[in-house]
Amino acid sequence: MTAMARKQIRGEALRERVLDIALELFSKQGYFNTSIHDIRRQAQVSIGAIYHHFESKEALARGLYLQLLDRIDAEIDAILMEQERCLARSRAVVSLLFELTEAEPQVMQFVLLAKHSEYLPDEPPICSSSPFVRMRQVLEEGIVAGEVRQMEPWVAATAMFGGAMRMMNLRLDGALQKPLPSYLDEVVECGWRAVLT
Amino acid sequence: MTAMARKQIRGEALRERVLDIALELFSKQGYFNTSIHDIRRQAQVSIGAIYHHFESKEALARGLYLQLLDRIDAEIDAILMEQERCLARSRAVVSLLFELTEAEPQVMQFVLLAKHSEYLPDEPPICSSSPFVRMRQVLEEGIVAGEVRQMEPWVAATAMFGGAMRMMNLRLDGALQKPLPSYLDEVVECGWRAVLT
DNA sequence: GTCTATAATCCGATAGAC
DNA sequence: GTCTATCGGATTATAGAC
Repeated sequence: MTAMARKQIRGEALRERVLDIALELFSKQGYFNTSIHDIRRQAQVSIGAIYHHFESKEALARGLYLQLLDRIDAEIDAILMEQERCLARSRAVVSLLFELTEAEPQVMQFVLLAKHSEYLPDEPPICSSSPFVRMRQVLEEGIVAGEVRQMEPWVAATAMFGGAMRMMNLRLDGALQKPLPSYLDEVVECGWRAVLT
Repeated sequence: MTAMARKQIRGEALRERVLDIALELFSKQGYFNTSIHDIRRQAQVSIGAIYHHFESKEALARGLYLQLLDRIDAEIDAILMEQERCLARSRAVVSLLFELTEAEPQVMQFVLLAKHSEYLPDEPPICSSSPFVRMRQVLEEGIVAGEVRQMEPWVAATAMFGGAMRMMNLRLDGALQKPLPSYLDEVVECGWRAVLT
């Protein structure tokens, strides 16, 4: 019990602590400006412990990236189960992204805005990841259902969600003073007008 | 004349050659994956020559960034002189961005899509740079003129240009098969519907 | 499983000749 | 102005004790 008494962290808890700190530093400083020693110092663990749980710095970043992407994907999945119509789905997705950006800016910074291809060379581009594919499908199904006018699906998807993503970008860069959800109605209305029949 | 006979490059020509190669490598591999030695090798110049023209690797990247930003700004300036109305201006800007992305993908990759804050920590975020400010002003003036409906200017600008910028992103990531200009009409129509009175 | 110490490598920048 | 050679430092990853 002395180990626990000294508040040392071990096993799975240590692994998750390292992931937490890595997310914080990667999103704040970027992958290349963050050394393994930075993570070691902030997480108060040893280099050896980190390399016991992760094969390499790149594998650590990849694990973090895929885990967070999965989480977002699960939340989008839940929305698609709940909502049937294109407008309601789109609104719920934008709302989710806006809320997440406010609640966990680091997650959005790291997952959606970072240039993963520079440090995860073998990962497919994020636009082909499941959350983005689902978002495009929302629009494609809207076209089939006649809720969205006949148009190139890529254009429909970027028209619906592109403005929202730029707003997230501006918020994370400090350009927007007010929290994103306060813009939700206007942003969704713009996106919907853009694709409406 | 022996130096020229050996096709050695000197002076201003060398400086520009270094900038060219730096753009190519930075945009293809990223800033941190590109070493000064990579640039030296590809440009066939010496380390000493590079450090004679540029104070540091960071200063080299900053010079490149500001130069390309200025160039885009000048082109947007020309559009604003030519066109008076909001729709025509917006269309011309999107057209310019699309053409530029096809003609010089590296420029757009490096200027618009890279995370400059990671290696140019003292530069202001790109959303506060002149081209982006002008693009927002186009929409603000459209609101004043009654061409665009009354709305939050940030939302209007992201609604008009956000979809186009996502399309550029998709094209640079290899997701879109057809060149961007073939989507111009649809993209501009979407943006305009989004903000139309 | 976790630790410390260190190996092996690479990078940005400088020195000094020409 | 341009070159070559090299320094000092930081980084990732490993070795081996506990």
